Amino acid sequence: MTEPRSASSSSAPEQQPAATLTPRGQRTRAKLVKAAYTLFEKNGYLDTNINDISRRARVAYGTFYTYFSSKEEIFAEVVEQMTTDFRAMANAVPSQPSDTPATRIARANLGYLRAYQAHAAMMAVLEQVATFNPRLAEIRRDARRFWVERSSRAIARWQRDGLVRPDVDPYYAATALGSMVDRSAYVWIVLGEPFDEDVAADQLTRLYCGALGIALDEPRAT
Amino acid sequence: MTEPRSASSSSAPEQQPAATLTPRGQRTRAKLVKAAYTLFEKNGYLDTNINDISRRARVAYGTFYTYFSSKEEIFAEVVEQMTTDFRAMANAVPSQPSDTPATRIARANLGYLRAYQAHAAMMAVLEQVATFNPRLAEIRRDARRFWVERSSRAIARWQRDGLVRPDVDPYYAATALGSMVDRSAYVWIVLGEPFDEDVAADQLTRLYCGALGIALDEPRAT
Amino acid sequence: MTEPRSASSSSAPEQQPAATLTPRGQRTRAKLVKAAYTLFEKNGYLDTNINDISRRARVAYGTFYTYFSSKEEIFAEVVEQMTTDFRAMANAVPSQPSDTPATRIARANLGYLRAYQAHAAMMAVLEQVATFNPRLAEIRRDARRFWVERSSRAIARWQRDGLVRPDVDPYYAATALGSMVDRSAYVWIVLGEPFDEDVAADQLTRLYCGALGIALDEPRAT
Amino acid sequence: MTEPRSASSSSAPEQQPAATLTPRGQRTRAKLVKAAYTLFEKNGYLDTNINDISRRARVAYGTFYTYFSSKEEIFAEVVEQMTTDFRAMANAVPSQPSDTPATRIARANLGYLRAYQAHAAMMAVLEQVATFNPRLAEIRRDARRFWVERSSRAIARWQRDGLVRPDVDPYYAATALGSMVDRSAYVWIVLGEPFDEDVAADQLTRLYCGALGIALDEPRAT
DNA sequence: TATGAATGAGGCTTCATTCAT
DNA sequence: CATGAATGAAGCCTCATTCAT
Repeated sequence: MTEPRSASSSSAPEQQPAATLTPRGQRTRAKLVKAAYTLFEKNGYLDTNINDISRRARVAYGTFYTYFSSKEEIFAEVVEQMTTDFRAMANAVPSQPSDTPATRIARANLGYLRAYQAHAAMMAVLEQVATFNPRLAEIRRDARRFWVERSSRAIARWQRDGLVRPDVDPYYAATALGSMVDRSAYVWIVLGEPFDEDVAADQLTRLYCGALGIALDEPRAT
Repeated sequence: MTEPRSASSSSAPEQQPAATLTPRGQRTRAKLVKAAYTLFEKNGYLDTNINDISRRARVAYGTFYTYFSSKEEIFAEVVEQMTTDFRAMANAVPSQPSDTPATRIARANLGYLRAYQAHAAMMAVLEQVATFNPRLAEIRRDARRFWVERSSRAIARWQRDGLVRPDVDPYYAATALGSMVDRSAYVWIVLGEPFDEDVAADQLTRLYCGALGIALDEPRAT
Repeated sequence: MTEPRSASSSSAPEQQPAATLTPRGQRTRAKLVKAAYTLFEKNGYLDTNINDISRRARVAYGTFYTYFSSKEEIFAEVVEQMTTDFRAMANAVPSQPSDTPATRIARANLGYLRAYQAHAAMMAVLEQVATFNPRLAEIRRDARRFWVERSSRAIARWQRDGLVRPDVDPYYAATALGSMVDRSAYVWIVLGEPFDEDVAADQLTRLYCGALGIALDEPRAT
Repeated sequence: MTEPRSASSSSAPEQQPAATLTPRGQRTRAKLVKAAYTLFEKNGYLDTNINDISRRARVAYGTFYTYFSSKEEIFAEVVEQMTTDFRAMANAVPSQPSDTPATRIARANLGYLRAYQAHAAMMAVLEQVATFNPRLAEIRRDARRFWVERSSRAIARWQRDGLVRPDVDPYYAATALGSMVDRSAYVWIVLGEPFDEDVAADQLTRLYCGALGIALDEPRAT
């Protein structure tokens, strides 16, 4: 029976916390996530439907709902994976204590650009979804804050050390420069404006350092 | 996504080009655009439907299609109005030949921020639509290019005049710094991150100038 | 597009108040109501779906939603018609000032039984729906109260006139005797327990009168 | 209505007749029945699903089908328990050979009202289910007949003894008066119309006796 | 026995667009 | 020009029941 949805009680299909799943269940769940990832990347959020996802995962329609209660939910999971991946990739090269700010900035920018290229399709979709889904907008907001706060702290530290000019405010600078790097990546990679990765990374770094009054690294002289 | 039957219908009555309309027709058309503007701002593109628009414009459902062939079309028109408005507002204060680059940049940034605040809701909607509608993505792309090209030319000019350091590339710089300003505005105004307009404009200008190696204006001394 | 249902605004399809409809609209609406009536009677509420209704009315699926916002809504309308009809039929024979209480009771009981027979199928469906739909339960409750209040007033009046024994409480008596008649009708007509209309009406009247201490009419002696 | 694949499946494992079960099996079965009872009471038949039941019984989903072949089946069991309980409670006070009819009727009515109050929720659900499930409608019908036949016999006996007026037909009277008591209880208790148990029982008894022409018991005078 | 994953038919509702007056 | 009725594809989610371990 479909009708009366009034009472409802605790009917939620008990979305499996992924831990209590049998191996078979884990496999199915993973298949769904993978299928969803691919489809979201290819068609975006709106043009991907549960039907597509289950079919690509080769499970029955209803099986989807054994693991996720909605498209939003599986999307959140997919994005979480992507975000984790993204960060790992962006931070792939660890910094040394001896690194100058310019070196760190250069590395961070290049890392961000590369991570963006590897996750471009999904980043575009996240951007899409964030415009009409509050919950998923939060995910993006939190990701943004993560970067802003990190930069903000670094800038403040460098400023105390006299490496950044005193007239910039760390919070505003971190927001603005983070926006610069992030949005440039979007423009180049997602929107497809022409660019060369190395040049772009180099230019971003020059602008970033110039903006903060940070000295560029001497080109490793002869 | 639904909105299916669009792709080139059989016999579109070739919507009125707005010029060949009787005065009465023009009024009706204008009512529709106004209603659409309000609703798109309030509810976004996806949650605004033709029904709402005609109702708010107090015309019959079918009348909508006398003037526009699709939701996309009226949205394009609304965005065009908004864009025109936006530019006028952003460029409200004309520059003097004697203005320094820093003055021009400061004025441009403040103008942009103010225009953004005045058009925040629609900018957010445009951002939303551009993520899934190629045609409307073009509109946004063109708008972006408009600003980038203008900045690009200015930077190149300043660079030739020795006012901008030689190691930045005008195109990359214009893209990146344009992204910085535009995205910061989005983050602060649309996403609602805390900011103060004057501080933000000032900081953006310092970063912008610093990035290009442009000297800030001396605070009008004595 | 289907997705984002968040904002919603005033999207309701503006359920036509039936007055503002064009003749064509009125015809379509009426066809839907008629189809719904037939199907509800035949299959009950749960087993009737919008698809069936539109098909039987020979209109497109979506047309249903031009006139009604849900199955519940059209059911409410159908029930309202039925209720009006039911009352008219039950009260078909008007009472004369000279009628004795027993005459009135007899007439009311017979009227009720006959109306019940004519509307049996729908009464059964209303009974069904009232068990799980609060809004429609209200309709039934109000109908019940209508009868109870009417009887209650009559009993009180007769009691003041010394025609009803003093130890019964009009409200309890009206509720209980109303339940007796209504439920007996249900048992006989809907559940199909064997009965003869005239005998049943006669017996109900004897019990009703006896319960209240009302003298039966003398069989019109020779 | 959904619940489709029911109609005689291919190889039902012929559910355990409850007697041939191991003690462990009996415990599991009992847990399921108890859980089902609670949930049916709280949410009604339609809004209770197998998932809820198994979860509340703390057994696996599939385990449900080890003991019951369908939701209908477990409901039937639950109702049976309820009915047994109901009768026991309604007949709690045994009658003495010396009791007058009025005493018996009064006791029966009070017993019925009390039993109804104790089982109100489930009675309401049974009422619901009986409207769309023929098999469960039978259960209710049988229960009704049980009371009707008993009353019918009593009335006939009293009539033979000259204690009930001759013009009432025992079958019609039993049906009608049974309906009166049963439906009044439903109206007061399930639908929540205002009533006082003692007054209600007293009034029902007066009406019942009056209807049959049975003398009320003298208030135990001096 | 017990478990819990898998199935898939069903039903509701939305809404851009077309069409007859 | 205006009107508003008609269309029907699309998509989401539920849940009783079956099946493989």
